[in-house]
Amino acid sequence: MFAALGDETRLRLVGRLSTEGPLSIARLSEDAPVTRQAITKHLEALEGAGLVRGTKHGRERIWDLEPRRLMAARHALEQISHQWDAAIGRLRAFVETE
Amino acid sequence: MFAALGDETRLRLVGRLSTEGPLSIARLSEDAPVTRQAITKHLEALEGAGLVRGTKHGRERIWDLEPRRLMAARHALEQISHQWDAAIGRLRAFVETE
DNA sequence: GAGATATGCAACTTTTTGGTTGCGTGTTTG
DNA sequence: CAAACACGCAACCAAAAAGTTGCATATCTC
Repeated sequence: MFAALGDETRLRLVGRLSTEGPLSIARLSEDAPVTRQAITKHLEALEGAGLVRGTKHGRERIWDLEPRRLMAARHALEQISHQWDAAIGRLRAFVETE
Repeated sequence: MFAALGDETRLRLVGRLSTEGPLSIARLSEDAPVTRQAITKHLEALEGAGLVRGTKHGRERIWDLEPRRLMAARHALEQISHQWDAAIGRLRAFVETE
């Protein structure tokens, strides 16, 4: 999942989908600095990570976020946050003893 | 940051540092499937993302998590979670109307 | 039905990335 | 002091990733 979101183009795509809702490839490609094909590939990468889903609708393919996986991802992020909290606590204690 | 954590080796490194505390390159390389040099590169990549910091201590270089950035990262993750929450709400509503 | 749209498929090029190897240097330690 | 240890630097390699181009196909729309 981190790898999927690690590319700036892909992160932007997820961002747009989360704020603007379902969008077609053409729409998502419009103001992108890369080709439509590149966008398609990125969307498929995101789909591979389960973060996004595309459904054919007439002649266009509409992409949207995948709620289930997104929830799971959220959960994972929270877990990591907790793990980090512990580490941050340790670091703070360490700094104070210096 | 996502890119930094997007590599499995790097994610493992962060995981070890968060649970085992400060470690030298040699330690971190011991049970890794790759060379010490590869580990060094990954640590420097993580350092570039600000997630980790290495300080020389005698003949060895000890690496540890960077609390400030880690907090910032936590914050960013929470922001994204919130953004996703809104999207998930929208998606749920959409499903219900079908 | 013809032209415009929206997309898919496939081959190919170019960067980037992850990884290695060889060697040199500063520190410990016996 | 000599050997062992921990590491840095630099060149190099291979595979994966990002991106493009050209063309084909399915759908709309007038």
